[in-house]
Amino acid sequence: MDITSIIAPLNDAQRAAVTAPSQAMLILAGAGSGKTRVLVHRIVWQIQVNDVSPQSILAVTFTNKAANEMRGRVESLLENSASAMWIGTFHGIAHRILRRHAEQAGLPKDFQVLDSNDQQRLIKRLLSDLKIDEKELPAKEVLWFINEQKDAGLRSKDIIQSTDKNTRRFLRIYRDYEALCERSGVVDFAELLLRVYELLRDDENLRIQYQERFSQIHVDEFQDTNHIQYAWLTLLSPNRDNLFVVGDDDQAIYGWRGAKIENIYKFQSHYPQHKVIKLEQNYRSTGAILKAANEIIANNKGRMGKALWTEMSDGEKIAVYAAYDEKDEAKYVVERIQNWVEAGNKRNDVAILYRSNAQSRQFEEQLMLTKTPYRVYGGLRFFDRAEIKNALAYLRLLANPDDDAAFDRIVNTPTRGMGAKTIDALRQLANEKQVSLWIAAVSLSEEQKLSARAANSLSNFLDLIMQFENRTMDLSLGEKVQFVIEQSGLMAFYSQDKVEKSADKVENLKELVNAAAAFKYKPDEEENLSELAAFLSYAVLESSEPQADEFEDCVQLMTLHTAKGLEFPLVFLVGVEEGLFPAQKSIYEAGRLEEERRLCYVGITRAMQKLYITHAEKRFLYGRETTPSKSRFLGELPKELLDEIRPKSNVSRPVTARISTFSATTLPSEIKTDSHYQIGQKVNHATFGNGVILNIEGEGEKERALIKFRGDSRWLMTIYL
DNA sequence: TTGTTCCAGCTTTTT
DNA sequence: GCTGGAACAA
Repeated sequence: MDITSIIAPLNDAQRAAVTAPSQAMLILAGAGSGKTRVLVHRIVWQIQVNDVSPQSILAVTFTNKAANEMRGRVESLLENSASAMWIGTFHGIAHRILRRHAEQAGLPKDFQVLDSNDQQRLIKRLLSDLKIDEKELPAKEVLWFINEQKDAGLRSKDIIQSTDKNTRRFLRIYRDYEALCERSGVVDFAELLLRVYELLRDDENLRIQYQERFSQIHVDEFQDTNHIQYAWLTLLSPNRDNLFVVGDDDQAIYGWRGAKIENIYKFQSHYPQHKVIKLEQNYRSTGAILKAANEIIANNKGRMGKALWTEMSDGEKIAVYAAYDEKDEAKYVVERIQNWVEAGNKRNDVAILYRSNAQSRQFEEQLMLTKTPYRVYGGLRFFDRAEIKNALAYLRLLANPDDDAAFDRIVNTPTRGMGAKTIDALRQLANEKQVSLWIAAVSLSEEQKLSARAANSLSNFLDLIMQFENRTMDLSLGEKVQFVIEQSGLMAFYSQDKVEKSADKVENLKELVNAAAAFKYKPDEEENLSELAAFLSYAVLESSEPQADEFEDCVQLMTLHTAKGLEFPLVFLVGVEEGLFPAQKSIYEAGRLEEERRLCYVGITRAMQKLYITHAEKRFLYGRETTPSKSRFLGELPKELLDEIRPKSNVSRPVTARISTFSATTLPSEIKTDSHYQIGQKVNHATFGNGVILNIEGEGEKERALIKFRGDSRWLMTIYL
């Protein structure tokens, strides 16, 4: 057995992890320390050296992208197919298990998966049925509540009745929601996990079957697991000490989504025989970048403790640019990118990272202006587009007419003369009889209680859906999709000129037909699912970001969250200001502030060669002008690592000192200095008290001054002074 | 029933 | 400043 290819590319710590005997293993892997490599090599080690059968391998990740990458890398190291291994996301694996045992899990054979969008629609429907005003109780909040309960493993019946009116209302909706999903034959994302947990908990035979099957369990991004995922893992590996988990407490940035870093500590007490290995050597970044990252994260309390180091030299300092406003910030960044490209580097190697999606606009404008190709991540994904979701809803109804979420979505899309009134009548009947909308529709159209026009529309709709089944029976999946898109009237609807971006939408629908035609269903020996149902699940669960422009060399724009797991030679961390990053809503709670700091750590550690951090002194936010101060995170970076460019006003310096940093040459040209106010002048404001003028712009009635008051500085019209 | 206009609200996101 | 949802008119 030649094991050199598995072992040779590893450092000591990595090798210790990969070759450790089967036991509970916790690998604390710092950013850029080769975490995926360790997982991949561990799996191959188990197979090639310890003769573990590929069927016994389970590897769970959070995203499809990570799962696909892992599978690909295992296959290339193994030089063999990894199809016998279960490598997938938590949700994907749960889905697979439920498909195999749908009946035991109390689900219909062809159950479908609801995405969060559909989930919210159902909740909206419940709220309106219960005559609850959305202004009082937004659907989003209910959605949150329900998911939170499910993530904690709680059904509505498990929650203790409360006297609090609000809690009771939440509970009531939760209960109705469970019933609605039940009769629609659908499960939401959180339900996938909870169902599998309950299935394995309650069915001993099944539990033992899976415990025996998966002799080696690997978990990626362990710090992001939530309560139910952890519980699920412990069911699969009660005490056999075969869990190999990899994570980094410093990169836990999904607390707001229910992830529990505490699972790392829990793991240690739950598996007393566990072994911890820290991967601290970083292969990604220069010394300066790494030192900055270490300094920042050291401000957090209760860390597991890890210090990244590198053999690389310090490299360039971190450039900090104090922009005049958000436009200046974008200009500065794009200029640096142009220089980078002119020096013969690739745009693909550049990332602009921001805290919130709204910040991308300024950069996009500037990039467009300079004709620099770019790509924004995190937009609407293909299967989330309205036209695609509508087409899929018709297909879902074809697969299962009781799917209320699908029914609700397209019963009047394209409009076919059934307005709110008819649909209300349907809902009412469905609620009374506790049946699906479809069944209610059938009986309503038989009863002939509707107006002639509504009755006619309704029966046409019912005929349409029923026809689908007969007329598509012998068609291939691609043909089926094509047929449904045409016959439903969707294609005609989106082809109209008055529809905005009609050409794109038609194109997308055609693309859906292509996707269906190309879809290959490889049934698992124990699943028997119709091809259509399999395609629909795929669309919800596994559709990853379309990589259409993969081949074009373009600048990458994304949020810090999206950037996790990626690396770029040149990184711009932009909008590093109080209120933006850390986000306003996270400032007042220590836990959330620490999560923001971890996010900052993630951002810094994305950079390989050169990192730019920018902040603006003036920024339009929500259509309003603000004068944010620079982020506290900047202050946490050691000065000697920074190269501060155009440091204009600096909050930490005394006011007199900062005024002296202004000179005629650094003042933006639009600033008029010949007003009767002067920079440095002391003023008194009725509301804000005493202050000092830091900056003046505009003239006459439009003259405004940036004034530093006790606390913060703000722009005010001088005529009001 | 359908199309338009107006107004509040606004981190992060995968499955 | 943009978006989605609700209130309006046709």
